[in-house]
Amino acid sequence: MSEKIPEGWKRVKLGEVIEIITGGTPKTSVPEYWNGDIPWLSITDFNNGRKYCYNAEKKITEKGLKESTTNILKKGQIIISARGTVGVISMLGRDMAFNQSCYGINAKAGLTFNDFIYYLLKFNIPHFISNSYGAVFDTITKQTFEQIIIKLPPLPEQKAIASVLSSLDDKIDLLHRQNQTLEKMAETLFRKWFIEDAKDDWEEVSLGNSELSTIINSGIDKFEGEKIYLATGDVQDTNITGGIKITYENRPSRANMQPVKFSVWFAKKGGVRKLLMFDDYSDINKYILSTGFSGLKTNELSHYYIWCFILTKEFQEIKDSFVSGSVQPDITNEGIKQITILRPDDQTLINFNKIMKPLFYKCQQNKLQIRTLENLRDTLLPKLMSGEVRVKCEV
DNA sequence: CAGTACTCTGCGAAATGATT
DNA sequence: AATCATTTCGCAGAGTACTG
Repeated sequence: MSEKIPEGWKRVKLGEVIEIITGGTPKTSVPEYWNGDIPWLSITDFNNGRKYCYNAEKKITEKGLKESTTNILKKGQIIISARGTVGVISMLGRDMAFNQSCYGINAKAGLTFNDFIYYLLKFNIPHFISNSYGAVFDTITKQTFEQIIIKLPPLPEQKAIASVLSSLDDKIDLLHRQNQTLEKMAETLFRKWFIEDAKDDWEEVSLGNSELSTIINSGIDKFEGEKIYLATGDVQDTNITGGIKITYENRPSRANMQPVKFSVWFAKKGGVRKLLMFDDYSDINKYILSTGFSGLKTNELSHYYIWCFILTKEFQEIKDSFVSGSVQPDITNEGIKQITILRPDDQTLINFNKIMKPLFYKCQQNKLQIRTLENLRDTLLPKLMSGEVRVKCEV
C-alpha cells in the first residue's frame, strides 16, 4: 500500500461505495416461471465487450421472479460475472433479472455513480480475477469483492473521467445499433425480393456448387511477416472481437483458411452463428481463418445475395439440420452442397447489389470506426483510472 | 430457520489429435 | 485434405453446508 495516489484521491474498499445485489435462478422444473416478459441475464448475454446490454436470451415471468431469489436490476445499474469467467461486465440498457453467477452493482449515492463505477470495475478486472478461486471454476465471493481496495478520485474528477469514456462508448453503441438497423434493412429487402416476390422460373441451385458460390478448400499460401489468425471464438455474430498474430512458420494447425475477395464464411459447428464476409473493400491479406469456418467463394454478381442468405435465420436452421457427427456436430462440405438456393436473374441481382454494396460498405466503415474508438477507450481507461492522465474538471 | 456461500455434476464449445 | 474422435476447460444449474 505504499504506492502513491494522486492528490485528493482516496483509497476505499469497494463495499464502501457500492451495494451488491445477488441474482438467482427460478426453478427450471416449474414451467410457469419461464418464457415470460422479464429478460433473465446469463453471462453469455453480455460477454461481448460492449458497455450496454439491452436483452437476454431467456425470459422469466413475474411469478418466477417473485418466487425465486432472483432480483431485478434496474436500467443503468451494472452486472459483473463472479463465477467461471470472472469480470465480464456490462451496464443495463433496461430492467432485467439475472442468475447467481453474477453480481448486480449499484453505486452508493453521494460518493460515486454507476457510470464511473462501470469504468472503475473494468479497470480493476485483473484484481477480481486474481482474487477468485475454486476447485471447479473460479469464483469471487461477495465478501472478497467488497474488500477490494480501489483508488477513488473526488466526485468532480469522477464525473470528468466518466464523461470522457462514456462519450466514446456512447458513440460505439450508436454505431453498433446503426449496423443492426442496416443489417435488418438488408434482410427485409432480401426477404421481399427473393422469398416473397421470387419468380417461378428461378432455378434451385446448390449453395456449395453453382455459378453463384463454390466451397473454398483449406490451404494457404506461404506468407512473409505476421497475419491475424481468427478462430471461431474470435468472431461474435458478424463482428471480429479477437484474433492472434501468427507467422507462416509458427501458426496453429487449424490456421489454414485463406479469405479471398468476394467470399462468405460461417462456423461449421451446429447451433453456432459466426459469420464473416470479405468484399472488395475488405483487407483480405490481413487475416488467416480457422478450419472451423466453411468458406464460400462468391462473385461480384452473387456476393451480397449469398451474404444476405447466410445472415438469415433460415440458413442457420438449414445448416443445423445438416450437421453430422456424434461428438463434434459440424456441417460437412457434402451438407453445404445439399443446401439449395434460388438462382435469381442477373438483372435482379444487379439491382440488389446497387442497394447492398453501399449499405454493407457503411456497415464495414462503422466496424472500423468501432475498433478505433475501442482502442482509444482501452488506452485511456487505465491512464485515467490510475491518475496518470488527469482531465480538467468543470468547477 | 432463512438467507447466503461454497461445492458438485453434467454438458457444451473449441482446441488438439487421429484416421480415412 | 477432409472428417471424425478425444481432450480440455468454461459455464449453468442444482446440491449442500454454513452462519446468525
